[in-house]
Amino acid sequence: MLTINLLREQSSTVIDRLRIKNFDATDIVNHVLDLDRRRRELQVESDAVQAELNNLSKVIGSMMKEGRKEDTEAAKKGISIMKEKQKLLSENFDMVSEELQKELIRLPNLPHPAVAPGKTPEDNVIVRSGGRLPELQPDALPHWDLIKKYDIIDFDLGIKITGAGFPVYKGKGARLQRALINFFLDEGGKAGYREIEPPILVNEDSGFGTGQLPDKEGQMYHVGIDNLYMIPTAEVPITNIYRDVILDAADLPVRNVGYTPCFRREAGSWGAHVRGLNRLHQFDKVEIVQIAHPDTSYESLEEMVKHVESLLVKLELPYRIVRLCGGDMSFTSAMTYDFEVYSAAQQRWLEVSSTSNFEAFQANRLKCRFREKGAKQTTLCHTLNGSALALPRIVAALLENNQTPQGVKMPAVLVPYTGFEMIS
RNA sequence: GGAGAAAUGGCAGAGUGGUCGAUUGCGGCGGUCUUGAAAACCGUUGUUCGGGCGACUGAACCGGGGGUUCGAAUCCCUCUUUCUCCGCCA
Repeated sequence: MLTINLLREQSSTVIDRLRIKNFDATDIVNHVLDLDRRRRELQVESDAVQAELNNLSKVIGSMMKEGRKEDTEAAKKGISIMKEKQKLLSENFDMVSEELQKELIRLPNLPHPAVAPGKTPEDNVIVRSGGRLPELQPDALPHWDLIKKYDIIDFDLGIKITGAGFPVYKGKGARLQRALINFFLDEGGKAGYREIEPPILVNEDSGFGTGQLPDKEGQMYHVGIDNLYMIPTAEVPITNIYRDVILDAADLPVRNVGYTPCFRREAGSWGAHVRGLNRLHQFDKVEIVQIAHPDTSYESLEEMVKHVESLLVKLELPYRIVRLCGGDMSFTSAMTYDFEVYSAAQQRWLEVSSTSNFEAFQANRLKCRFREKGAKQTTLCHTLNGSALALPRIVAALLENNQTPQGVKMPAVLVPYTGFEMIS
């Protein structure tokens, strides 16, 4: 959520910048400013009455000590009208505060000035690409046929056990999953990230902190009996480690990496292009999260982009990095790089990572702050995260791009992890 | 799941209705002393929202929410969490 200060001081900038995201903020901003004024008026009034009440209570206290019973009773009577007034004021204050909060969280994060305007993925900017596009045999198979041929991932079994979108990985398929997870975690560790194994169910506060709640409720599986949500990404529990935390500036940036399964209901998003591993309800992902100083958060973003890119290079996959245009960016992001790998048999680019700087947007919800050495004041941190990486589409690309008449060849870097060179 | 105990500032730990935002110790920060350091001594040390150009000043916060009262860290209700004992269990 944007800070109220930003709106007070630069409301026109906010409106202008949100146009890049194709969001007309005029009405909300005006409403927020109006509510903010009313809220402050009410606070001044309510605080004054409360101060008087506090004072009178003290007076009554000392009168009782002196044994002036009649004066005490008289004072008590006078106080009740004031209490009514105070009750009304503070109720109004609470109402206005709540409405202000509700309006404030409707505003998306401002895109960074470097973000291009645009409406669709067509308008995204390709930053760079790498790797070589493979030349496949004419009879090359898409991954959904390959997994059947080698019997390594079983969708029907998943349907039997759970439902569509919950595949069962078998034999070398399961082994490949474990290999990728370990490889990604190890690489994260080498890059200075602390490994985290977080809970995969989170409470409402956590869902709010990273921005899934209240709006994207329908995208998460909800365990109603305990009011917990299954995480759609490790970003949620790992970033929430820093909810209500004040860090030392010297400790920034904080780097964490974690593997979790991820659960997404994907309500209404089924259709073309979601065959096989392209879209699932449950999938595995390794996520990197940084909490950064505002002055250096874009250096952190660059560092994360380089890290994700290095993974794709090591896996020998053809990839491209795109910077999302305003219209394609998420509600919470200030700048996002998507990573796509080329899936040769499908002849499509598949998104395998989304790496973003949220600046202070999440931190404001999380109340994640830092303090400069010796300073009294606290400042909101910047939060960032990125997939490093999401497994299913990596697996799809590995299978399709590396297929040979003898089987699917594993990239060299994975062999120590898989224990085999070929799926055949 | 059953029975009991508890939750206080960075940590430890007082405080059972009235100048308590909270004694004290440790830690942190600043200073005196010292060639330097340690020790000792002195001072300082939470968060949030407001008002004021400023000096300064108001309100809220003792796990969360509600209640009683002129007044609540302190009493009542409720939720959550932790600990001990019993049961169950990977």
